[in-house]
Amino acid sequence: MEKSQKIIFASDENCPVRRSLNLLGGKWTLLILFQINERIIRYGELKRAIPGISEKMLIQELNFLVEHKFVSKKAYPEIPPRVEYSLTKLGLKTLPIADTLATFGLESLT
Amino acid sequence: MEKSQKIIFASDENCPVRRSLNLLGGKWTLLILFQINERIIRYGELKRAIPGISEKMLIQELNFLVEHKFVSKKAYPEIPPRVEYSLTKLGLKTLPIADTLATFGLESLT
DNA sequence: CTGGATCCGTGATGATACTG
DNA sequence: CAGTATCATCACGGATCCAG
Repeated sequence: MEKSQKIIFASDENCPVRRSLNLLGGKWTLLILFQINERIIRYGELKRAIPGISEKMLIQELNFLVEHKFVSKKAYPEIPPRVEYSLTKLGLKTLPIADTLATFGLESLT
Repeated sequence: MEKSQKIIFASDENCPVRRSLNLLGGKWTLLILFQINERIIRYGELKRAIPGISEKMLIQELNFLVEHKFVSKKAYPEIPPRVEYSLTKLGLKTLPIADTLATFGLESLT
C-alpha cells in the first residue's frame, strides 16, 4: 500500500490554525467531511456526492480520516459488500469549518 | 515567470465549499490571511510571522491574493523599499474561516 | 529591503484496469 | 459494491542567483 501521504510537520508547534490545517488542509478533506455531514453514507453514495474525485483519493482520504478518528467505518460482511461511513464526535466538530467555507462561498464569491 | 500554480476548475459548478476551497485551499493561503488579519503589515514582518514558509511561496501567495482582491498592496518608492499588505473587504470576510480553524485547533486537537 | 526568475526533486493527485 | 494496483502527471516548494 502506498504510504500515508499527509505529513505532519513537527515545526507547527502551537499555531492552532496550522494544527488544524495539517489535518484538514488536504484538497478533498473538508469537502468529504462536509458531504458525510450527519448522514450515514455508503461508499458509492459518497463517491457520487463528490463528482471529480478519483477513487484513489476518496479511499485514501477516508482511510486517513478513519485513522485519525474523524470518521467511523462500518463494513457488513455481505455480498455485495456494504460499507457505511459516518462522522465521529470529533468529525462532527469539523462541520463548523466547512459551514464557514460554505457561507463565504455563498456570500462573497461571484 | 512560472505560471500561476493554483488552478480554478470549471467543474466545481455550484458547491460553495468547493468554490471557497479552490481559492483558499492552498497550503499557506488561510494562514497568511490570518496572520495579516486586521493589520497593515510589511513583507518582512509577515515572513517572520510565518516561520517555515519560503520566500517564493510567500510572494507567490501574496501575488495570488492581491490578484484575487483578498489583499491590497501598497509600495512606497523609498530606499530601502517598503511594501505594506493589508486585507481588503473581501479578505476580511475570510477571517471567520481561519477563526473557526483556530477554534477547532484549540478545542479539539491534543 | 522587497522582491523576480530559474532549476529541479519529490510528493500529491489523477486515470484506468483489475479483484473479491 | 467496495476497494487495490499500476502508472503517469502535475503542483508544491526548496535552493539559489539576481535586481531595483
